[in-house]
Amino acid sequence: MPSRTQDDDTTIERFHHLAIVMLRGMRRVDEAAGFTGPRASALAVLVFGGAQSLGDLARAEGVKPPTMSRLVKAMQAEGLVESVTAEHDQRQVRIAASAQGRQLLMKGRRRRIEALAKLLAGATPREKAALATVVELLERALSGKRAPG
Amino acid sequence: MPSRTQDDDTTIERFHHLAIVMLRGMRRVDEAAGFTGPRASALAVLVFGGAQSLGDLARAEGVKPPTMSRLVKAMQAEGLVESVTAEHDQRQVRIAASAQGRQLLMKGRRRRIEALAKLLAGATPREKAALATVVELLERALSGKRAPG
DNA sequence: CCGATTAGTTAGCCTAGCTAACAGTTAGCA
DNA sequence: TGCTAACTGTTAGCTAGGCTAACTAATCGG
Repeated sequence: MPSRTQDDDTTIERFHHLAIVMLRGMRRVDEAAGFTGPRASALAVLVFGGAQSLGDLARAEGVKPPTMSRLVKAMQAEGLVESVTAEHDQRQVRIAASAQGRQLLMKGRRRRIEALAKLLAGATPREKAALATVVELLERALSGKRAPG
Repeated sequence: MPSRTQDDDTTIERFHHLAIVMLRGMRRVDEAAGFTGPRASALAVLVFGGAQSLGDLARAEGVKPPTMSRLVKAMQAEGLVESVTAEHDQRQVRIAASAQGRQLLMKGRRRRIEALAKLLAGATPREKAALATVVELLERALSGKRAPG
C-alpha cells in the first residue's frame, strides 16, 4: 500500500466502529420485522441470486457450512425456504426461497430501508453520492475475497 | 423524507448487506488479534473516551447493562480493564482501560486497519474521499440516536 | 469395486444479545 | 429521622449465530 495516510487509517477505524453500531441498530429493526440479520441476508441471496446449494450459499455469505445449515434449517421450519436434494448430485441440497420467504424479505427490506433512510435523513446530495460510491467500492472489494483476514 | 429516490433505497439496502459481510470478515481479524469485536469496541471507548461507569459505557455502545456487565467481566478477567466502585456513589462501577488493555487495543487496531486497508487497496482518491464523507455522515447520524429503530 | 474426496449434518462449545428478577445504594420527603 | 422510591449493577436463563470435530452419505478415480 504505497500511499496510505494517517487520515486513511483513522477513517478506516471509525468506519469499522460505525458499522458495528449501525448493525446493532439494524438488528433490532430486523427482529421487529420477523427475522434476524443473517437470515434476512441469506434469504436475500436466494431471492435475488436464485436457488443454490448450501455450500454456495455459505460461501456467498462468508460462513461455514454448519452455520448455514442451521440458518437454512431455521428458515425452513418457518416456511421461508424450501430445500430439495439436487438430482444430478444426491449429496447436494438445493435451496430456494418460498413465496412466503420472498414476501417477508420484501417486508423486512422496506422496514430496514425506512429505518436507515430515517437515520440518513439529514444527508446532503453530496453525501448520498458518497454513500453510493462507497457501496460500489465495497462491493468490488468484497466480491470474491470472502474474508479480508 | 421528501426526496428519497429508488436509487437511494437500493444503495441503502446494499450498504446494509455489505456492512454485514465486512464485519464478519473483521470478526476473524479481531479474533486472531486476541479479542472479539464488541470487546475491542468497548475497550476503544474506554481508551479514547476515558474511564466511565458501566451504564455510560453500555449507552455509548448501544447495549443493555447486563450485556456490558458481562463484557467488562470478561475483559477484567483478562486484565484488559480495571473497575472500582465510584467514591461519590457506591452503586456505580468506574471502569478504566489497563495498560495492557491499551496495548492490546492498539495492536488489534493495527491489524484491523491493515486488513481493511488491504481490502480497500484498489480505492481511488475519489473513493477514499467518499469513504471519509460517509464516515462523517454516519457519525453525525448515529451520535445520540442510539438505535435507528 | 474400493479408497479418497466432497457435501451436509450433528454435537458441542463460545460469544453476545435480551428480559426478568434480585441486591445494594442513594435520594427524597413526610 | 426513617421509610419508600428510584437508580446501578449483577445474576440467571433464554435465544441466535459463529466455530471445529466427527460423522454419514454420495460421487469419483484408479
